Amino acid sequence: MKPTIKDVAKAAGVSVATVSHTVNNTRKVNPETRERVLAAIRQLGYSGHSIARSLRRGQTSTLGLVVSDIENPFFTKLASHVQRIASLHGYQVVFANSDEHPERERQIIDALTTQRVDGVILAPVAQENAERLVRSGIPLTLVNRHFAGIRAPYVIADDSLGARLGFDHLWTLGHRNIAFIRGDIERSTTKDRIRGLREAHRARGIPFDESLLIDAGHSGDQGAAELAELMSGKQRPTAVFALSNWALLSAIRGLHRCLMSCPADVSVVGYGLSNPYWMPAAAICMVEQPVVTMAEECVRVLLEQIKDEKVAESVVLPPTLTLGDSTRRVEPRRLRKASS
Amino acid sequence: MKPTIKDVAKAAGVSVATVSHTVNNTRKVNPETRERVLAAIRQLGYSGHSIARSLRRGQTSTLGLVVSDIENPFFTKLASHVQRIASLHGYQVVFANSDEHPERERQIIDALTTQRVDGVILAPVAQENAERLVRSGIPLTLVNRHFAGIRAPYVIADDSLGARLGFDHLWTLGHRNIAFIRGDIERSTTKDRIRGLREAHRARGIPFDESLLIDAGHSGDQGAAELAELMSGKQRPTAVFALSNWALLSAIRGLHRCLMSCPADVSVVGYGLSNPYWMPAAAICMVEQPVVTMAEECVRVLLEQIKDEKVAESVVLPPTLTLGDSTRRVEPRRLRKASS
DNA sequence: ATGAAAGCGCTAACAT
DNA sequence: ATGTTAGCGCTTTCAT
Repeated sequence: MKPTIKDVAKAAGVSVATVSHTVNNTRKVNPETRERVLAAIRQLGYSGHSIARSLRRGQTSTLGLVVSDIENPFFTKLASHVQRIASLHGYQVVFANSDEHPERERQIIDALTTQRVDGVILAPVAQENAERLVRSGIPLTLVNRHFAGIRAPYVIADDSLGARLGFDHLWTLGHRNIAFIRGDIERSTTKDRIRGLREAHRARGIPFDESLLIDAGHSGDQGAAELAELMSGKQRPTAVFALSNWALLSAIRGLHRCLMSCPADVSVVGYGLSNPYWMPAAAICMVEQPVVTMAEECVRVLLEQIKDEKVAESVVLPPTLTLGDSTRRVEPRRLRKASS
Repeated sequence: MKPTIKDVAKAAGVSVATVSHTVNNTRKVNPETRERVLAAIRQLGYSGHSIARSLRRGQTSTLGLVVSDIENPFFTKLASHVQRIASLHGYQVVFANSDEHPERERQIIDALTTQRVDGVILAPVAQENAERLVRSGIPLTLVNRHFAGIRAPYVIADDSLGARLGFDHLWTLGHRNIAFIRGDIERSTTKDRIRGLREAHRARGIPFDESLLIDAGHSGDQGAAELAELMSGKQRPTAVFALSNWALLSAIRGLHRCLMSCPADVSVVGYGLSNPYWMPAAAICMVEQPVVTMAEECVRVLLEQIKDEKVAESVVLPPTLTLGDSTRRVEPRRLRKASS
C-alpha cells in the first residue's frame, strides 16, 4: 500500500541502507546517488515510518505531558509552550489530562509507559503514580506541584514567595483585614502559599487569623458561600486574596452574591495566570506564575535526564505581581452606612 | 533492560504466543496457564510495547487532533472531550496546536503522517494542508471550519443560525443600531456568521449597514480602535455583537477605551464558548457552540471512516444562546447628555 | 561509496 | 490448548 524504504530503494536502484543514510544524513552518499534517492522519494510520496524507526532505535523521540486540568489557563499555556520547545529539540509531545483524578492519572501513566515515551513531564495528582513512573525507569520531571522524597526533579514557582507578594501588595495599600480563599489543602502549591502567608504575617509581627482562611471547596461553591457570609459580617474584610485560579472564581462568585463590587467595596488579588481570553480578568491584580520559563525549564531538565541518565537538579522560579484595576488603597476611615 | 514478552514467556514456562494471547484475550488459554502468565508479568513488571505491536498490526490506535488555537476555550474543551471519548473507544490522541500558522500546520500533518496515526481530526487553517492529508490516504475529519470540494467530512456548528440567534436576541430587546465585530474574513466560520446576519436583516426587511461591520484585526487592536470611534460618533450603536471569541476581546477593549459600561451604556453579545475560568465573561450573553456534541461527532465520524474506509457524512450542529447580564432592553427614548 | 543482513518486540497464521 | 516462526519497516554493523 504505502511505499516503504524498500520501494524507494528499488525505484532508485540502490540498497535500503543507502536510502536510510540519505534520509538521515548519517553517512556520506554520492551526490548523484542522493539525487536519485530523493527523486524516488518524491515520486513515490514516501514519508518514513517513525513506528518502525522507534522500534529499531529503541527510542521514540516522544515526551509525555500530563496536566491535571487542561481548562486551567496555566496548563493550557504550559502545554502550548512545552510542545513548541520540545519540537525545537526534535521531540513530539503526547499530551493528556488527568483532570485531577488519580485513577485517570494512573491509566495515562500506564499508557505512556506502554508507548515507551522517552520521558514524562507530570503535573502530579497522586504521589503514588509518580513513584510508579519512577520505578518504571522512565525519566520524569514534576511540574507545578512537588512531593517529598521522590527521585525526580521538579520545576515549580516559588509559591510561598508568590503569596508574600500578593499579601504585601494589599498590606501596602493599607489593608489590614484580608480574607484568603484557598484550593485543596493536599496540594503542595496550596500548602506553600499558605506558608508564605504565615511568613508574611510573622514578618509584620501580626497573628494569622485562621477564620479568614476559607476553603474554596471542590466546586468553589462552598468558598463563595463562606466568603459571602464573611463579607456580610460586621468585621468585613477590605480585601480578598484568592490563592488559585479556581479560588478566584469562587471569590468572584461570592462577592457577586453579596453585591460587592471591586475595587469599590473590596480589593481583589488572584493567583495563577491571566489568559488573554479572560477579558475582564485581565484587569484583576494577579500573582502570576512564570509559565513560559517553567515550560522551558521542564523540557530542559527532562532532556538533561534523558541524555545523562541521572536525576537532574530541581528548579524554583519566582512569580511576579501584575497590577490590575482590582485593588485600591483602603479608605483612611471606614464610614458605616454611608455612600451608596 | 526492560522485560519483553520473551522474558515473560520464559518465566512462565510458556511460549510467547500464549503470553500474547493471554494479554490480548485473543484466544482461549487454560485458566491455570493464564494465572502463571499474569504472575510472571506482575513479577517482572512487564508492560507491553505498543510500538512493536503497532508495527506488527499495521495500525497505531492513535488519532491526531490538530487545533488552530489551543488557548481558545472552545478548542481547549474540544481537545479535552475528544481525548476522553477517543479513549473510551481504545484510541490514544496525539494533540498539536497549529496556532493559525499554515506552515506549522504542514509540519504537524507531516509528523502525523510519519507517525502513522489511524486518523486525524483537524481544525484547519489552510485548505492545501487538508488536501495533502487526504491525498496521503489518512482518514480525516474537519472540525469547526470547512472547505468546499474536499473529500473529507466536516463537523461544524451552524454558524449562520448562530449569528441569527444573536441578532434576533438583540432585535427583540429593541436594538436597531447594532455594531458587529468579526474575525478573519477568510475563515468559513466568519463568512457563515456574516451570511447569517444578512439573512436576519433580509428577514426583517432592513438593509445591512456595512459600516457597522468591523474587522477585529489580527491582534484585535484594530477592532477595538474602530469600535471606540464608532461608539464616540453621534449615531452610536446601542449594542455590539462580537462574532468570535477574539472579536469579543476586541469589543471589550474597545468599550473599555471609550468608557462604556455594559449593559448600562451598551448591550453585548459574544460568540464562542464561555470558559468556567472566564469569570465575569460567564455573565456575557453568548452564542455557544455545542462543543461536547461536536467532540462526540468528530470522533464518531472519524472512527466510522477508519472502519468503513469511505468518506462519512458531514454533521452540522445547532448552537444555542446563553443569556447573561450583558444585554438589556433598549431605552424607549434616548436622552442626549443626560444621566451619568 | 555502497550493500547484505540481523534483529528491535510483537502478532497471527500455521502447526501440533 | 499451546508452540513455532515469519515478518511488520527500519537502522546499523560488518563486508566489500
